[in-house]
Amino acid sequence: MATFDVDNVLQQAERSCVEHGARLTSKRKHILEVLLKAEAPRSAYEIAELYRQQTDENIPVMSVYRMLDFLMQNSLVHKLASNNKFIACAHIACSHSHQTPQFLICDKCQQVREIGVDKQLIHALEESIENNHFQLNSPQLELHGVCESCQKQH
Amino acid sequence: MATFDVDNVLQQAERSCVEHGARLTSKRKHILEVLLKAEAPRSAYEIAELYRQQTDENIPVMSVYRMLDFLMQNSLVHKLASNNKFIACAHIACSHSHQTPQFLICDKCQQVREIGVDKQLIHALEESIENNHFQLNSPQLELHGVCESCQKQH
DNA sequence: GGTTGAAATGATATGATATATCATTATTTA
DNA sequence: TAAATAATGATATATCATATCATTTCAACC
Ligand SMILES: [Zn+2]
Ligand SMILES: [Zn+2]
Ligand SMILES: [Zn+2]
Ligand SMILES: [Zn+2]
Repeated sequence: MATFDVDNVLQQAERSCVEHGARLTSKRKHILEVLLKAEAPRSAYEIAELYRQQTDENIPVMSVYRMLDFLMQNSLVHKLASNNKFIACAHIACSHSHQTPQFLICDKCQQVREIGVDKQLIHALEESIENNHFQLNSPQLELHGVCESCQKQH
Repeated sequence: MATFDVDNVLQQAERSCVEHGARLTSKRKHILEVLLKAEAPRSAYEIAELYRQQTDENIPVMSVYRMLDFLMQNSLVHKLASNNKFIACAHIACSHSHQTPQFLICDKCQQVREIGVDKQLIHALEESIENNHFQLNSPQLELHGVCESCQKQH
């Protein structure tokens, strides 16, 4: 499914955590792995279930939420507000620092594409914000629509 | 609180519904009124409670959800995905047709400003979308930050 | 190596948001 | 008025999220 090497991304995540003095414990890593292997965003409860399936070990949902919080704080996971689901960051293995993310969410197949926000867009956003005397706070854009492959289906 | 005349907006909502052959029943109208009078977005449960207070009449939350659905279909109410709350459209009394909305949400006082998306921004968005072969689906932008008045407070 | 304090995780309860389904009432249409 | 349709009520339950206290793990220190 994934167009990237899960193990490589996990190693990169580990490196990035070490750099920041954050502890990527084995359970947290497994949670991230579940999301990396998932083909679409998952809810905390779905993640708990996938965790059980993939490790034969039970995990309380409460713990999943806490681990997701950790992963989000370290920009390894994002939460999609529009459907209350979580997704692994698509740029863990990229060298550049994490930009403000933009998610293209397919309403047919639920797949999500995370792209960096286009410069022109950032500029337009800032301008629009400025006109309203509003102080922006790390935006995250979620755009719903239909992905390329779903468009092709009849 | 409101910087507009609630009754006038309600009349306009009624006109707009008549035009579209939609039935703005008295209960639906009351729900809209609750939101017009609210100083911030409200959850369906909060709306049910405000409805009770303002009309001395009980209303099942299930009904509130249905009425909110109706109001959203008619662009009289929007749902903010980032906090699962509902807000009256700020442009009910405007003559022009409803644009894709952009919400500036203050994380301090919770007040929301709905503005029409700036043209440059729409253009940048479309471009970004096009580059990704994605077919956009009536977008709605939710931007979090701090409003002007909260910025002034120390 | 044992002690101790902090961080992580588990266990349990509960709150908050949302939907499914069937019954009843109101409104429109013929 | 009768029949069809739309709106609302009632009830149950699913889904998402947080609060709180107990236990375990781990690093730091002596
Ligand atoms: Zn990311
Ligand atoms: Zn798709
Ligand atoms: Zn609006
Ligand atoms: Zn404010």
